[in-house]
Amino acid sequence: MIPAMFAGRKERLVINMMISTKGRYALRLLLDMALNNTGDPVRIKDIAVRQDISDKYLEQIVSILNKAGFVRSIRGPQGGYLLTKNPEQYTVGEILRLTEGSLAPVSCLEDEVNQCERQEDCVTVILWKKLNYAINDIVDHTTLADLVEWHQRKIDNYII
Amino acid sequence: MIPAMFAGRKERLVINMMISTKGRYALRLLLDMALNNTGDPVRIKDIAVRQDISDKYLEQIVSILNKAGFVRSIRGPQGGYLLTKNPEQYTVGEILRLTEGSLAPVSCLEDEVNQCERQEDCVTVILWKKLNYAINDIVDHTTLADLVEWHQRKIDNYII
DNA sequence: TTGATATCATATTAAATTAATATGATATGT
DNA sequence: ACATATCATATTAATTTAATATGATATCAA
Repeated sequence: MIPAMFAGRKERLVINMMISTKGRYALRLLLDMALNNTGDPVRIKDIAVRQDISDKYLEQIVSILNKAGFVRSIRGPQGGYLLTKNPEQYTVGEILRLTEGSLAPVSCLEDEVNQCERQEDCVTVILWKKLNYAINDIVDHTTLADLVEWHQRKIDNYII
Repeated sequence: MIPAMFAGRKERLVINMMISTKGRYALRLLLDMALNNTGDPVRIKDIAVRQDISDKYLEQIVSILNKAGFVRSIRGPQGGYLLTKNPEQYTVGEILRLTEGSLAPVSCLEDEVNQCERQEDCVTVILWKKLNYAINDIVDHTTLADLVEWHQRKIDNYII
């Protein structure tokens, strides 16, 4: 009997615009660093406890941020990580794009490699472009400083 | 030796807001039916050829649309599917939500079951709500008739 | 100089999802 | 009766996700 010929995938696997833990944890990690910024390096272990996230998983994520220059690392005891910029200089868009890979709702919007052959006929792409524009408009105009401010406002509301 | 204790996942798997083939094919299927509407039932086999999609996979997708009442089926020879509404009565939002399951960028926005315990501290949820609103605003104000119109305009541009 | 501490690096894993293919049953018009 | 189409469900390979596991490397402090 001829063995089953499965999974000859025509469509590339979707890159996933939905925000996964990687992107969400990256945001919370940087927000935590901004909120707990005393000038001294912040340890991953402390962030992990405060945010209730696996420290080993956070290490992987902070490694991405480090390589991209979003944070600076100091090794050894009393070491940890420091923000390299002011909170208002980090956009949510660049953080999410770095950790998520892409935010496009369909892969054909990402680059030329992913463009399909039906581009001429395709009208749904107009819809995807609209979604893409709206999503980017929000994430590129929201900064880490906004998250800090929202947090502060929330705390104030509890006190009042 | 104690067997490895892996994958005790705390975070629910992401429902995926990125548009997968299921949602994209559903849109193209309904658009194809709208464009090729002569009053006679449209066969899946013909749509599959025109859209270059596996007919068996399309059957699965049209089955969802059928159960939801978005199309009506006629069995046997000369059978096929018919739209049950006018194109302007189908929003892209309801089509995508039906086939994709959800369009929320994070699962905690979907329903009460998915809400996490850190809701009080969580400020990133403000960001997710903004994204959610923007996405819904677009998909709920785009109808199948819009896709038909965009298609027609594209065809006209080629002729002129 | 010797630890303790923290970052750095990579391998492994279970569960879930995706995008189909496979197989066949059922209804219906000619 | 028979071809044609929908209907229903099982199976599959590839990939992704969300971690855990293991250990190396750098550095401060005693």
